Amino acid sequence: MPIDGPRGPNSLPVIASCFGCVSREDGLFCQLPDPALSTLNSLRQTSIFPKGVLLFVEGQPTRGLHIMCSGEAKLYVNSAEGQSLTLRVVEHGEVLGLSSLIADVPSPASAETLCPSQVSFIPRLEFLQFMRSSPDVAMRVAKHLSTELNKAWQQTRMVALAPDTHAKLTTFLLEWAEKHGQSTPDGLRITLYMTHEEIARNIGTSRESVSRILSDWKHRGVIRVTGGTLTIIKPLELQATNALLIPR
Amino acid sequence: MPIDGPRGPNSLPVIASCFGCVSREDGLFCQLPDPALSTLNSLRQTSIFPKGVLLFVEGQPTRGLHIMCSGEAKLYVNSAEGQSLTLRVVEHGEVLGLSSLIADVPSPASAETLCPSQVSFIPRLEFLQFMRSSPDVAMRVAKHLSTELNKAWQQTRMVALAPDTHAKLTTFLLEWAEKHGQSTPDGLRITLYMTHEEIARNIGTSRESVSRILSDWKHRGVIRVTGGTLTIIKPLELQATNALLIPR
DNA sequence: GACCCTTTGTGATGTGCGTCACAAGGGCTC
DNA sequence: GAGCCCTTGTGACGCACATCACAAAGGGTC
Repeated sequence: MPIDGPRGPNSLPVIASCFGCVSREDGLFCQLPDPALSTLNSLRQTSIFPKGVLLFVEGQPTRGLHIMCSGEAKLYVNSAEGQSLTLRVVEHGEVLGLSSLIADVPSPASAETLCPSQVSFIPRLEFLQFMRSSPDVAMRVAKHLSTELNKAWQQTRMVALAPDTHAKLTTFLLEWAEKHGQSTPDGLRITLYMTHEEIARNIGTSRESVSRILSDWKHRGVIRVTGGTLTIIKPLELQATNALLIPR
Repeated sequence: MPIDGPRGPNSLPVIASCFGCVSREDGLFCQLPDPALSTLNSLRQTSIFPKGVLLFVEGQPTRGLHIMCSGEAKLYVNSAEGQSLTLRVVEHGEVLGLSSLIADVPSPASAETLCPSQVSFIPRLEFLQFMRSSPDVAMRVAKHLSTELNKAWQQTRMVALAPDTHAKLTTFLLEWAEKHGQSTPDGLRITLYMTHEEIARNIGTSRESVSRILSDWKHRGVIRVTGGTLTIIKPLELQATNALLIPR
């Protein structure tokens, strides 16, 4: 009973401009005024990468900004012992490397495509100039960085304050459900193209613990797993645990 | 043998403009052009708070921006179980609440003065307007948020990837030394106005573990503690452990 | 269907550290 | 100095979880 499957399409994604995406209101460059948008388009170079490509590596100088036009990538850090922690999954319409570009520091994390992805790149100086040219863009960047910072703190809180692995996994699932889930008569259904291993890396625990907790939940009828779909049959039961962790 | 003492001066700090502080090159508003600086000065209301005052509380709407003119404050989150984690200590010249102000979300954390402090406050809308008025300010804000985000990721990495509490404490001490330490013939001397309890909250562990590890290091001659001063006699020994955690 | 590789399930084991408990050391006020 | 409170030092205990180890189940390819 795998809870995951192949991640997204294995064929290359359709090439499309990613700046027209009004659907993602949190996208950094969505709904920018037209002149700015065309400047942006003239600056970027777009490529298509297969799954598993390293966009940049921890500790290397930041060369520029990456924009995920389609597909997704994970941002992660490694410890010297080979353990790795996924900071976040960056989805289409979002950007990578913004903060280290602006702060002018080496990249604090690595990024790797999780499926075939179309990625635009804008060199550092060009982007800084573009940003300086319009207060609108700068505002937008500031806003984006702010939400990123809030997410980062949320994650720190989650990793550090969770009383145990149960709580971490619960938080993770509910957060994922908030982004990708849909309510059905059976419960909250989410599509989790992720192995237990990957989940474990997201919450800073071991693969075995994730497996054990999930199968425990399955046996207790809290969740059901079919193919790549995980259904939370008793969301309230999970939320009760979670309320302990994140008061809202 | 306490490693802490009263934190800073217990008398109220000297009132001074905190925007002239060229010494803190990372200060958000340092070295702003004069017109912007005077606008800023006209917007802010400055107050003096004793130790232990809550500047704002987790989950509450963000009313505006706080600027630490003097003194310091800690930014922290609580779990429902009463545990708390210090996200960071905000020092004079730095600001509080910037990211939630810009993202327009409730404050993700609480802030509390750690000693008598002079704090300026700028209401939300006024600050946003000020920010929009000058690309220079917006750039500066973006830069500030970027370094904050990098710090947040560093902390997540530290909390999640450290193999054990030893490594966390080591990282904590070395980071602190980088900010506040000075080399002496005896070793790296740092002034730590912090109880073991507070240190524990910074690294997400228990007070007893901090006590145990520190006294172990004392017995092994790695550190020496006198009054509020902690001297790292063998910094290399600690750094060796630390290299495992943060490759640089 | 046979083979292989990846992912999942689960037992056994060891241990780091959180928790409880209490003693001892400052530093404060009166 | 007496009394108090806050902080530190340390022992004992138990448990959650990492680690190791291996079996079972998919899913892919030929």
